[in-house]
Amino acid sequence: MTAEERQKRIELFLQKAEFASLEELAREVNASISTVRRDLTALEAAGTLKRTHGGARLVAPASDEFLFSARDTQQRVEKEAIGRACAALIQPNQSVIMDAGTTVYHVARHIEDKTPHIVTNSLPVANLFAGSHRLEVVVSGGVIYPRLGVLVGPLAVEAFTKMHADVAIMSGGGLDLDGISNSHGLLIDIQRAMIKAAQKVIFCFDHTKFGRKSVLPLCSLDCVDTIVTDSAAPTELVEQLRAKGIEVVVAPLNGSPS
Amino acid sequence: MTAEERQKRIELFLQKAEFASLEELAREVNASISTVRRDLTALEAAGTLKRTHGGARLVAPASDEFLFSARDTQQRVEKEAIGRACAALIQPNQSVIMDAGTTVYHVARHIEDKTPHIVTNSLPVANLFAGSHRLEVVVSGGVIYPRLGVLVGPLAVEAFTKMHADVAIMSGGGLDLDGISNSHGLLIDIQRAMIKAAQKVIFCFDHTKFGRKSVLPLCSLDCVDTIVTDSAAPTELVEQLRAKGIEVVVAPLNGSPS
DNA sequence: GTAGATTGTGGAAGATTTTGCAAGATTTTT
DNA sequence: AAAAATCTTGCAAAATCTTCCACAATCTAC
Repeated sequence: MTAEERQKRIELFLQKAEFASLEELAREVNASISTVRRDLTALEAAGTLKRTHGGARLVAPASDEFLFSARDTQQRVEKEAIGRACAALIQPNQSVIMDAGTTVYHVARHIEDKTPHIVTNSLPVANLFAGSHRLEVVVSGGVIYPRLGVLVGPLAVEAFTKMHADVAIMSGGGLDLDGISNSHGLLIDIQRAMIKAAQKVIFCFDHTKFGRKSVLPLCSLDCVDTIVTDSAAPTELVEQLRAKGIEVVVAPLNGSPS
Repeated sequence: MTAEERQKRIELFLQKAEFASLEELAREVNASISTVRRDLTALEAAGTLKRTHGGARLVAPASDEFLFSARDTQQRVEKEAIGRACAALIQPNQSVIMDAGTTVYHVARHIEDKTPHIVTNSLPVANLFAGSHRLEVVVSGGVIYPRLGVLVGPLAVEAFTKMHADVAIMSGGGLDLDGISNSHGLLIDIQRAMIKAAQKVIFCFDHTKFGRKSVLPLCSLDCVDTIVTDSAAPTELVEQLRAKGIEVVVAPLNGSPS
């Protein structure tokens, strides 16, 4: 085995494992610890990975597995179901605004076949489509809000203010009869601009958001056309929402896994 | 079997295998190790493949700077060195515009310690900083250009037109005495806006870009304040650039890893 | 057709690179 | 602060590369 081949295999292995000890790597590529050590030094100089005491870890995590999306296990099954159900609401060739947030991210994963026009201020969503030729994805400008990967600030607000879309797919921190609320002041301005820019507004909420009030009010229920949630949502509140003329879609949990 | 036929088979075999040892290849084409060695030397000169100790590997598809992949192998060590040297040119608290392109991406990886303000239209660069609390990263808006992860179009141009920054870190497809050229019309508008927006313009070029002309002219050398390259750059051209008053930084290959 | 020149092939000797190991230095843990 | 683990450095063995040479095949000229 050539040195380069070995280093390629180390890279590959690390991409799956995120972190690996010297011993593991040595076993994986069938070479001595010393050789692996040298390979790691070379790869670090090349910038592929970062050495640590006892092993090495990848420097750039696979970009489509963004911070929250990968580690977020909270209600993942539910959010996945919501994602599928919400994506099914989109008509072909509609232009879609996509909010930031984990639930909306799951919608994005199912939407690729449906529509060619997407506008978003979420880096994870943008990354998801970065490799695709089939869609046109517009990213609003803005300042990166750390950890969430959302673009915020005047540039983002302005981008959505000047825009029009058929549908906006949104998420929020809480939902009750008074309306929808969210926790980040920076996000609220942008979300309001999104809602104004879109003809139809769809909100995605997993059942834990029902009956909750987050820090800041975002909008009243009049702004909302459709709400997508999972089957654990309280029926009472669902009925009350329907009585207000809002279409509520309850996603079944047994969709085929992607 | 003729020499040509043999080399064709070596190519074919490598296309399937990615890597191959001398011994494997000798067996595959039914010739001695010596002969395969000679064939590999010839094929390397022709640019088809790259020799390594103990074998050979396929050379990556030609479109180097414009097919973005964080793990690209082309001149990775050189680019990493350039990245370190270029990052060293940034003063604390300067605002920096960062272009798209693999070379600039390597700069980004070393710039974090400087705590500057960063503006970019490159999704990979944005991702790199998305988890960091220490810097403020502004992303220009725009349409995602697939595979590259660059934001292009009027939204991007506009964002940079309205902006000002201390430094712009740029890259391009080719560099000679006539100026700098690049291969993508969509990028050029944005790059020009970047150059206009910045007080100081730094271009990063690995040595393969020297003396080359890409499809479209981007700007003359008057626009450029500093060029950062690796130690394999042709000295003659480097001297000519210096004679024109451009600061040329040659990055040493053995910088201390971060 | 044959002698001589040219090119391609296989192999061997010496130079270079890579590999694996061990001793001493450094870092992390207890 | 001692102990364990890990890292760096230097070195010898192995593998690989380069260079050179002899031989075979092909080509050229007469």
